[in-house]
Amino acid sequence: MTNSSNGKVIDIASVKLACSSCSLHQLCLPMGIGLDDVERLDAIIKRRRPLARGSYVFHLGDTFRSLYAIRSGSVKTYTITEDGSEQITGFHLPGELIGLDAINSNQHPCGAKALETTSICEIPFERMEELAAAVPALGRQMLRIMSRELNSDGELLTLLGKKSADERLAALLISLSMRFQERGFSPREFHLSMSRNDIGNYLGLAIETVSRLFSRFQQQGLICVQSKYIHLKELHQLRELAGFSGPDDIPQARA
Amino acid sequence: MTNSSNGKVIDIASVKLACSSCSLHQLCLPMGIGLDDVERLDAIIKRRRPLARGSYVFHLGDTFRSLYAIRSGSVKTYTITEDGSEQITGFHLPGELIGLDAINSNQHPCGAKALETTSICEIPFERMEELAAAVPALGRQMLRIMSRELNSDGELLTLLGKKSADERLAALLISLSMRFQERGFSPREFHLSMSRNDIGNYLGLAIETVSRLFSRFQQQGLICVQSKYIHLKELHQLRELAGFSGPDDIPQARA
DNA sequence: CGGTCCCTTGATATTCATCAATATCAGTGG
DNA sequence: CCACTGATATTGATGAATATCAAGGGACCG
Repeated sequence: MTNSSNGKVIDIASVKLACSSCSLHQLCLPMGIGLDDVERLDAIIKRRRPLARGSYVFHLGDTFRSLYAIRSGSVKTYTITEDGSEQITGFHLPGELIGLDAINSNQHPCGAKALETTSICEIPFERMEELAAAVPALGRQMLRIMSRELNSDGELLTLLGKKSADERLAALLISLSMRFQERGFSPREFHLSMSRNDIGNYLGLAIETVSRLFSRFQQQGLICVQSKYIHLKELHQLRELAGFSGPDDIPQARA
Repeated sequence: MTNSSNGKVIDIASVKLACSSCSLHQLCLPMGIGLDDVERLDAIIKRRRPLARGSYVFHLGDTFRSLYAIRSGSVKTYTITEDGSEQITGFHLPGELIGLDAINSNQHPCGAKALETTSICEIPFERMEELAAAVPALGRQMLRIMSRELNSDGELLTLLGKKSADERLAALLISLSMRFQERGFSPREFHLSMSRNDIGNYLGLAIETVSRLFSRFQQQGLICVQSKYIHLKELHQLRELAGFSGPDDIPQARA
């Protein structure tokens, strides 16, 4: 609400925030919905202040009220196992919708934490359901998004069930790469917002193993890492290692 | 369509087959939907002859047309990795809906194969979507079912990412146990319709490891196995091993 | 400048996969 | 009814991949 004293500035800001002008609308909820309906969707969405790194979008066990779309930044979702340790279930980039797994139980079965400064759109679920009843395309898009999520879960299962440590890391890098590309960023060079610890946790590997793999990949000339920044020098080889034989392989990937 | 010459017999048969009288309707699509609406749902569902063990509900890559609900028997879903090996993504029992992951891409990203003689209901998706537009509760139930599926995927990820071999097998046994119980069968004694190979594949373990674990569990007095039949003698200990500390732990489990 | 956190690297231990041999079972045909 | 075949399961011996333990190095922050 800075600049709230000047109507014009607000307008510009709200245009920038509207779904219809959001660069992510092709990936997000508005996809495939008519313009007027996007406006109706827009009307129920609440924007939030940017979240600082380390703060929570929602906590594990919170009552379910809203879905959240990521506008910028990144988020990890995780559960806590009985023994108290964390299991990361996903890294989420702009345009992705989180909280879908809470619909069933009315309570978030996982928590969501910002990996860096992150801004999100909150979508109150009840109001969205009402709207979906009136706008069938919205309901359809919801189903499609959830279906896509099931797809990527399936891939992740294969990853954890069948693949070796280096294949897993390569798969994560390629998944991030493809997703950055979809969002208009370089697929070869990006910033790893998650810690090595998070990566290991997510991939089912010890942190030391992850570290060693980064070193080895670098030695082999596949990548170039400098703490959080990474450059994928041999995208093709990594892709092969990861088991993504070609771009036509699998429509969606998630990490 | 046997007995099609006699109206009365058909009536009895159709009553037995109708959603409204199906013992699974609490678990399946009709849950939470008014009686008249269940009838409308019923009207679009096609029943199929029982499938023989080893035959397919749908193949990997098939064009997506319908969802399938399992009436009796059991089904495994699987994907094929680039190197040609199979990865089982789930074992499915009566009342469960399969094919949801095909909504996004209009093509089945996994195959589904009957583990034993199995009968299913086919639900043409387009007609169901039309109906859902008229019956909001149906759309809501769809979302809930998909959300539940996301939940169980999350648990499975933890299983594969964090747990040791014996914890994994225990978790599978407990998951099956709980699901049999929900369906009115004994939670302590049941038939494993899947092969050891399938179990290992699903749990990310070698078949030999699975075999050894069955032996060890038996030696420890936790279970009693005779080829496909299993008796869980120490449900509580298994539960603990699996990491299901209590019945209030996690609302839904899947294997 | 010192402290803390995160990461890296090396040495050792453990778990589980792999290889190989044998056993069991279901079905088939003699 | 029994021997034969192929598929599936068990068990043992070995090895490889990765976790764990331990120590040191760098980067960021006050």
